[in-house]
Amino acid sequence: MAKKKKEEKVEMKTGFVCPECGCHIFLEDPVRGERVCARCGLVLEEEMVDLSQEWRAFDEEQKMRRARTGAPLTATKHDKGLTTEIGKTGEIFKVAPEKRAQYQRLAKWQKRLVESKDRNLSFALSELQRLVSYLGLPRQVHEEVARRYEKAVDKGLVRGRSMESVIASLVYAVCREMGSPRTLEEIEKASGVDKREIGRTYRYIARQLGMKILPASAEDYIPRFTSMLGLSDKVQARAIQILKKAKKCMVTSGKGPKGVAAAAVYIAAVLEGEKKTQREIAEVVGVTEVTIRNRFKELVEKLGISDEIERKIRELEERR
DNA sequence: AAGACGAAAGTGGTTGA
DNA sequence: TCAACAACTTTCGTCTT
Repeated sequence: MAKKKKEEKVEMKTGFVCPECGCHIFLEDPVRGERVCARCGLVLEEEMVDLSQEWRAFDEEQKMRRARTGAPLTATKHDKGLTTEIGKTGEIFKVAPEKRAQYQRLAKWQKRLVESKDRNLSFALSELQRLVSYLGLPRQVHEEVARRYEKAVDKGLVRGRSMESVIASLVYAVCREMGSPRTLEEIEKASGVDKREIGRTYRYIARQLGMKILPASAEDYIPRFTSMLGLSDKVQARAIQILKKAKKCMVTSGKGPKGVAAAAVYIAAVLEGEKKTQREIAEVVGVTEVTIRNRFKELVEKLGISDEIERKIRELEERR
């Protein structure tokens, strides 16, 4: 019984001072909606609104089910997840008869305004949805692409270009900015848009939207390439370490980042005793073996690790 | 036979006049 | 608009294991 009392009346220290007795400790009674001085019983506030939930939940699932607030606003739905419509059937009879004509005009106009832009947008966003799930992209990327696509539409940049290519190039751009770039080939495969088209659109859109167009860095490709090849974290760390050194020696400038990344992975795999063939790496990275060889040679030369490499290769052959 | 190597010719894109 | 150019690809022959 005493326990129940305590649950009902919560002792609160507030900034208030009781005008009757000078005490500053109050009891809150959520059932009656009162705030009461703990010493003299003066009622300080009546008819307080209880802002807490009136329901209880015992686990996460219940909490989700009982919460009545909706999904957060999102740019990935063409109307940000909210749909407002004038003139749903039935509504019209709540309007005074003399205003009905005006009401219907309003409904018609809203429909036209919203639909012309949004029809385009909702098509584009479902294409984006497809790409995102195909490529397994994080939510952040999804949101950001959606935001920028809307910007592009507002600026009239989509006119004369297919929205698939615009979406694809925005995905390309945002992935790169977020530090986990996809190759043009991957996006080509996922979207069905020619990679040259994606590249061209990318450059155009980037310039028009004032996005900075810094070249993709080889390091950012490493984690994905190593995991696609089933290589360990050690190889990944080693490859990144190699690239950091390489950057200082200016070996990488002007070269395609994919080729440099591929060579670094190759070297790292050899040094960590998890050697892959050049062909295997070329396959997943999307460059030829020749390019890997060229970058490989340059890296080994400039970093002065040819001895180390040769020793390791001989070691690996002996083990067989 | 498989993998690494490299020479030679071809391709697509950038740059500068 | 055109030619020069660098990076990259394709193709192919050679060498090693």
